[in-house]
Parts: sequence; structure tokens; C-alpha cells
Amino acid sequence: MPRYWLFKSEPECFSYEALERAPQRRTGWDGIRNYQARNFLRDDVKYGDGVIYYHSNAEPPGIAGIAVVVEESHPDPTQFDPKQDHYDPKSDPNAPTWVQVSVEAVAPVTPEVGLPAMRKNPKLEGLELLRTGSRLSVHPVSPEHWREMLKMAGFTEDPHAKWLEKHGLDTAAKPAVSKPPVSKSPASKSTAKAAISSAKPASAKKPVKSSTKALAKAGVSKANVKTSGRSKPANKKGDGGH
DNA sequence: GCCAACGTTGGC
DNA sequence: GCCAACGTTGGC
Repeated sequence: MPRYWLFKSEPECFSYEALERAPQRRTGWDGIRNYQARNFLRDDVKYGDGVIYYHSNAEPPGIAGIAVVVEESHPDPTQFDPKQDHYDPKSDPNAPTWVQVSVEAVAPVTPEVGLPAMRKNPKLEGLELLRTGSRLSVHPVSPEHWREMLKMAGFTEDPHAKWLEKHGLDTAAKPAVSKPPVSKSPASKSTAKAAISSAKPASAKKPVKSSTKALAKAGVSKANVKTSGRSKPANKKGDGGH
């Protein structure tokens, strides 16, 4: 039951700065079209979870900010819109294939923590992002790795923990198995639940993550973005090397 | 169910 | 721009 995540976004598509400028500093994390990432969003990403906002396909790639989950899994509207790059005609509106969560900006990381520095840090060993061949755009982060990344970012206090406090949520670091509170004031049940139901939908409209989507909106020809070469068999080693 | 072809991600 | 390492598709 992770409480921390790393979300990737191409800054050309939707940067951390763009999130800070968004209405309510929020956005729906749409455009996820990978089942493993979707399952995390659908089943495990919860209100109040901390998010490392990572810029992929950037120069340089790295951590650009800290965010927090403010709305749990709900259908990703872009899957039903034929004009969207991430339109999925096979998705049944009565049983949507793809979901999104909503996140809110918490704090920028300036300067960014670059990927090379992360790779050099032995304390980040085991981080999914750093695994060779990893492409998972949403994945859990251990509390140890979370703290180490914040440290590299120069934080002396955890801005996410402060956000939780400010919103009346439990900030106590919990073990995987939470122990029942030693009986106290009776009715002082967890406040998190109530907070969840009060989570409001974030603004609906914004560019899609992890893709070239936003460029179209910005009037940039998609052709400029990437010419996925590879029209030929290429080498026998590269593809499907199982 | 296998696997070749093909499309995508994302670092470099 | 190159290409490794994926994930998906579809013929069989």
C-alpha cells in the first residue's frame, strides 16, 4: 500500500510549471494507456498520496516538482473523444478501460534533480525509474526513496507532509500495516475518509500527459515531434527478442 | 499459444 | 537522430 508515487510527464506536453498555472493548480492525469500504470491509478493511488513529478523526454530529464493526489480513480474522458490522440474506440462508456486521477501542485523542485544525479545516488538503488528498460510512467516509490529524492531536491521539510497537515490529514508515517490507534478520544476516527469524499473534481480540460498530444493544441505539428523511424525490420536483436 | 512485425517510450 | 527495450497486434 504505497503512499508515494512517481508520475512521468513530458514537459513539452504538460510540465510541472503548467500544473502550477492550471486552474486550482490541478489537472486530471489523463492519457495513460498502459495496463500496469492504469492498474496503479485504478487500484492503489489514493487521496493524499505524494507524487514525484518527473519530466521525461526532457533535456535534461529529472524531477521538476512535488504534487499530491486530490481525486482518486475515475474514467479518463479523453478515451471517448475521437479528436484526442488517446481516443480509444474500443473502450465502452459503460465499462471504461482507462482511468485518471487528479493531482495538485505542491512545490516546485528548482533546480530540477536530474536523472544522472539520481543514477549516481546509491540510496536510490531499486527505484523503478532507474531500472534498465523501465518505461512505466506511473509507479510506486518507497518512503526511503521519497525522502532521499526530497533531500536531493534540497527540501529540509517534506512539503507533501505539510500539505497533508494543512488539510487535516494524518501525516504519521505508517507501516504497511497500520496499527489500530490506542483507544483515545472515542469519535476521533480517521479524517482521511471524510476528506476523500470531499475531494472535488479538478478542471477537466488540459493536455494529455506522456505523449505528443498537447503539441497539437499548441499548434505544433506533430510531425516535428518525433518521427518514429523503424519502418524496416531493423536488426533481429532489437525487436521482440524473446 | 507462438512469435514476427510493428509501434512506443525515453535516454543518450 | 539513434536505438534498446519494451508492449501490442494479428496471422497461423
